[in-house]
Amino acid sequence: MRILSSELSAHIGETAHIEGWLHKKRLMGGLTFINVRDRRGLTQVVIRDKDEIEKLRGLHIGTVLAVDGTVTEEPRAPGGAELHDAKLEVLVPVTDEPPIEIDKPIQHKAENLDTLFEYRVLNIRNLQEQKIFKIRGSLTRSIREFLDEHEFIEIDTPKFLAGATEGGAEVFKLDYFGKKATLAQSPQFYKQIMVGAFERVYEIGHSYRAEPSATTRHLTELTMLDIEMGFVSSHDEVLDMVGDMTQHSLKDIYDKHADDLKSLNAPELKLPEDGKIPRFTVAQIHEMYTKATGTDVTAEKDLIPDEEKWISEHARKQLGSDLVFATEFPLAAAKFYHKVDAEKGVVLWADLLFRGLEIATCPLRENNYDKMVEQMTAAGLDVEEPGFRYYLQAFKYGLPMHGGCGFGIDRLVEKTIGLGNVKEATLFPRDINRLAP
RNA sequence: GACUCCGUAGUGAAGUGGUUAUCACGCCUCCCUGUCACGGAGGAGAUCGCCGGUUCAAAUCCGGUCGGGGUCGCCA
Repeated sequence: MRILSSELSAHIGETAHIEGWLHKKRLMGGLTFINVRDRRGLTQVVIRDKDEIEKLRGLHIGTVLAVDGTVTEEPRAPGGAELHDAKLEVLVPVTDEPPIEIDKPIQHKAENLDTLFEYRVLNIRNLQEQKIFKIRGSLTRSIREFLDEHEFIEIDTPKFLAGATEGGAEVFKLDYFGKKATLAQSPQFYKQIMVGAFERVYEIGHSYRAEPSATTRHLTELTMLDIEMGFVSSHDEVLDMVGDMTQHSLKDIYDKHADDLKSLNAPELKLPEDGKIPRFTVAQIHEMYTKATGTDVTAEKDLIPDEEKWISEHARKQLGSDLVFATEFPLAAAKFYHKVDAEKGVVLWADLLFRGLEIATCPLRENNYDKMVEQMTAAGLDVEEPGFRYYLQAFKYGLPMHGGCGFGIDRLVEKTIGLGNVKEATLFPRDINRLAP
């Protein structure tokens, strides 16, 4: 029976069988310490028998081992217990020296990220590196729990699409058995369609964008949380839900992973005491930023990156919140599917900013069929295209007022931990010049 | 796409015109009975990204090229 590293202290005095990877050797002459890594962590094994130590000669870190020994209570051992009188069996020998050291924390300096990903297969065996992805897994689990509690149905939608869909980001084009196809930039149309069935839906999946963006916040293959909610009475109702969900999952992760976040030097979490995430209109932010910095941005339709950082800094310092909404984008930024507030002359669309970075866009949708056809035609789109025809069926046969968000999971993880680049929060990032591993 | 910075052993770095290119970690050999970034002695390992130019002399200066970083732009 295999015992895991974390279970060792519960088996003091018993003989135990462990299996894992050789993680570290320390030869002290008459005795040798080795660390064996398994999915829970490390086990320290003490070897005094020269013949047993000799079994590891010429074998490198990563060698897969089985060890039988006596579990011994030992205050000097990490975890208070270790394995004595060890008999080693090499299950998979590693004879080549690994190109990187995996038992030490991996550097995440910007100029060395290329090496980090070049040797990702090995550095993901580093315990510190693994924390990032355990936190990532917990974050999405926490988000799913929240959404399930609020009666959202998890859906999966296709990533192969017929022809071009609506404009915007560049799409990846590919040959699909002789037909032209594209990769989905977002599940937006499908989640709106699904509002007509389930009212409330969400998807955590990949989206693909062929933008030639070389920044710390862009990937060509990204993980999006897409949420869509029907029968909403106002844009505020959408923002409340997204705000509650984000705060819930952040609190949850800061609670469950306190030690990991601390060892990764994550910033202290600041959320508003009354649970209300501060909201500013884009026009207000333009005005505040222009006043504070002397750089006139009032003519910009979107927020410039430095403005996002500035308003986040303002929200954290003045209002005690790492999260802030930028609402009411100017009409010039509107797309055909957006709900417009004609009186105010703005789009009912908000961005959620987290520690200086846009992590979600949360629009209210136009849900009237005739108006959609009108706005699409005005945008020069062919409503008979397969990409649009089926989409419009949902409107023709009844869609309530709805809204939701597109939420960047990679960015959320990056900013939660306080990493400098969205790729660091991604196991195998895809960007403009990386397709492997 | 624009601007800008950087390419030196397996990894991370030092070296801004002049002997045999320096250091740390890792690796190899030996020593070491409580290590946990173990310690000690010795050793191997680099055509200084590539091509061309300037110079008596180039890792170092110049041009090109390839690779990478950052900022901006683009971005459902």
